[in-house]
Amino acid sequence: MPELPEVETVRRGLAPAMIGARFESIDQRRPDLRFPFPADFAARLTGRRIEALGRRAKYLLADLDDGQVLVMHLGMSGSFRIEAREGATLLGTYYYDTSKDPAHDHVVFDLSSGARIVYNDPRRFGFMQIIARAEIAEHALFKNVGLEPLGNELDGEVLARLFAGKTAPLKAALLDQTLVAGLGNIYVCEALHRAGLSPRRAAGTLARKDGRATDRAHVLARVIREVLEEALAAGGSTLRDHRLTDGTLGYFQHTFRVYDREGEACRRDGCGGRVKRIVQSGRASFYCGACQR
DNA sequence: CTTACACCCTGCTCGC
DNA sequence: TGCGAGCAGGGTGTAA
Repeated sequence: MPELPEVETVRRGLAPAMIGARFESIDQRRPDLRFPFPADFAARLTGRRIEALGRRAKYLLADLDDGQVLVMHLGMSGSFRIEAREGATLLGTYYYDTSKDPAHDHVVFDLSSGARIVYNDPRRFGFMQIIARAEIAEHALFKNVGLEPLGNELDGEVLARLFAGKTAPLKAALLDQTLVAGLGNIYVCEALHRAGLSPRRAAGTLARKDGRATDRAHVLARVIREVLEEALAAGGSTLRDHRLTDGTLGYFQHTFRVYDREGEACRRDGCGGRVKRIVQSGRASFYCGACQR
């Protein structure tokens, strides 16, 4: 499910209910998701105050008042919903999504804010860890994570430097979280279409022989930011059962130009091509063979 | 070092 | 209507 815009949307949805609140009780309903929960997971969180809720790549990071960080990843099908605890009143409107199968409610956080935050994940590709703040940067989960595409670092020159010499296709290079972090299958397809670049083009062709960026690299860097920012403004993309924490739906999926549009008309003005679907490193790539080179 | 692929798990859609 | 095949937004480990 969630790529950077969806995870960031979830972060913004959870923040008002979590920041400043304490974990009063945790109901951990299984020993593992993708990985086992840390030992004494519930006990280590109970009583802790959440000081901040951040995001790095596709990870959510809740800073706790004892120097630890609760790290949460949604995998493919993870979602959070917010309910009011019994007898509690929450500011704002919260939504109970009855379409969620409670069999897949794996973790329930009851917070002093009056919020009950429920983690639901049918495929269980998500996971949670607790890591000391001081060890985050060197932790195996984070030490190889690449740059944030919405940060100040990403531009054509940086992209060209990252991709220089690579024979892997652009599609694979952009999905590689150790280079640029947070892109997934949807937004890679969409960014490549906007840039007019084929997902099959070798990543190294975005650098000139002297290592400087080509015009293509500048364009790609610009449209990566553009597509992520537009998706964020739309509350992310809602496919299948993904919802925002308040139960409403993101609507960016209505503006996909190529993703999941095999056989349909290219949406570039005056192009007239059709969207093709190919498989690259086991993942579907959607692109227009006419205007993406 | 690179790139490619299987795999983790459940649910949904499609074709027969 | 039932049933198997294939596919899904992610990431890791292994092999070549």
